[in-house]
Amino acid sequence: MSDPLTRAERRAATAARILAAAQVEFGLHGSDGATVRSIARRAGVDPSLVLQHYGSKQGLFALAVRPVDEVSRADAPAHLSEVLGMRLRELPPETRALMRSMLTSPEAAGVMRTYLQDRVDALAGASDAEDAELRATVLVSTILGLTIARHFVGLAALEGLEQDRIEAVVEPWLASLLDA
Amino acid sequence: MSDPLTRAERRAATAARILAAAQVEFGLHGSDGATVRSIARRAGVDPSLVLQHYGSKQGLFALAVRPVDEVSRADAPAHLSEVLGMRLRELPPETRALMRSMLTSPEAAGVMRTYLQDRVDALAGASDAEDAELRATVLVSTILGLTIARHFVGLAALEGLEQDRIEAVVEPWLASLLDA
DNA sequence: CACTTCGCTCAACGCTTGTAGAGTGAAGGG
DNA sequence: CCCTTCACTCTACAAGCGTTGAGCGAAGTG
Repeated sequence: MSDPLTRAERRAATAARILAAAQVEFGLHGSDGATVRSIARRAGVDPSLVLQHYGSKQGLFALAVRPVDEVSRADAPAHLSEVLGMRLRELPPETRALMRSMLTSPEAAGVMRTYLQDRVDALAGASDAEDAELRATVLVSTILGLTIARHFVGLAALEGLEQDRIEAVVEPWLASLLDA
Repeated sequence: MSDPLTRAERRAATAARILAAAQVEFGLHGSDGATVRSIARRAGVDPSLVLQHYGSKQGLFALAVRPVDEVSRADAPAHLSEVLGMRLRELPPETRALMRSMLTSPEAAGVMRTYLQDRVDALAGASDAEDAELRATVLVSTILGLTIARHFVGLAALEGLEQDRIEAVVEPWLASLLDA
C-alpha cells in the first residue's frame, strides 16, 4: 500500500506539514501573534527545524500567505459570483492567514494590495465605461468587506449557513454596479 | 494668558497626552506592535508612568479604541452619506486604532462587532422589509470594506482626493440596496 | 558490517517585552 | 519656612521571542 518513503520524501513531507501548521497559526493569530514555537508545536516538531526549512519566520510567512494563482477567466464578471460564494464559505488557510495579517503586517498588506488590484484590473478591463476602474474597485472592496464581516468580525446576519439567501441579495446588487 | 495649572490639572494633561500617543501608536502598529515604550516615547514620558495612569497596556488599549458615541439619528439612511464621507476622509485616531487591531485582537474585534451591529440595527429598524437586517448588514460591511481598501490596503482608485467622484458612484448604489 | 550522510532535537544566546517598586524633587498647605 | 504630598523617573526582573550551533541516531551506501 504505502511505499517506504525515501529520506528526501520524508523531509519534504515534514516541510509541508510545517507550512500547513504555519498557515493555521498565522490564520489564527496573525504574523506577530503566531510564534515559531507555536507553529512547531502544531507541526509536532522542534522549533529550530522550522527555521532549518524556511530560513526565517519572515520567509515562512511570505510562503504561507502567497495566494494560489487562480486561472484568470475571460468572462471576469461571471467569475464574480463564484468568488463571492467562496468568500462566504470557509476560507482556505492561506487566504485566512493573509487576511488576518493584512492590517498589521506591511508585507501582508502589500500582497493583498497586489492581489486585489489584479482583480480590479481584470474586472475593469472587461468594461469600457468611464468609471470602470472605480466601479471595479468598489466591487472588490465590497467583497473584501463582506469577507471580513463574515469571518473575522462575525456580524449576525452573515453567520450561519444562509449563504443562498445572502447571495440572492448581494449578487444582483453587485451586478447592478457594473451595468450602470 | 495661561493660568498656572494646578497639580491635578497637569496630571490630567499628561494622562490625555499619553492616551493620544497611545491612539496614534495603536493606529500605526496595532495592539501588539505598539509597545508601552513606544507610546511613552511619543508622549515624552517614562514608560512606567503610562502604567501608573492606565494600570496595564490592555486597559489603555481598551480606552484608546473606545468609539466616541455619535448622536443616533432618527433618519438613519440620511445619516449614511455622512458616515460614508467621513470614512473616505482621514480617520479619527480612535477609529484608526480600532480598525488596525480588529483582525488580530479579540478585544478589538468585539468592540467592532458591537459597534457595527448597532449600526445595522439602527438601519434595519428604519425599514420594515423582509430582508431588512441582511441588507443593512451588507451595506455596513460595504462601508467597512471601502474604508479598509482606502486607508489600509491602498487601492489606487480610492487614493487621492477624488472623494466626490467616489461618493457620486457609491451613494446611489448604496441607496438602491435599501430601496429594493 | 563499517562508514558516511543528514533529518532532527537539545541547549543556549541576546534581545525586547510588560510590569513592579524604590527613589527624587518640586508643588502646596500649615 | 518646614514638611507632607505626589507626579514622575530610574532600575530591575521574569518571561517569551527569533535564531544559532553542536550533537544524536537512524537511514542510506559500499
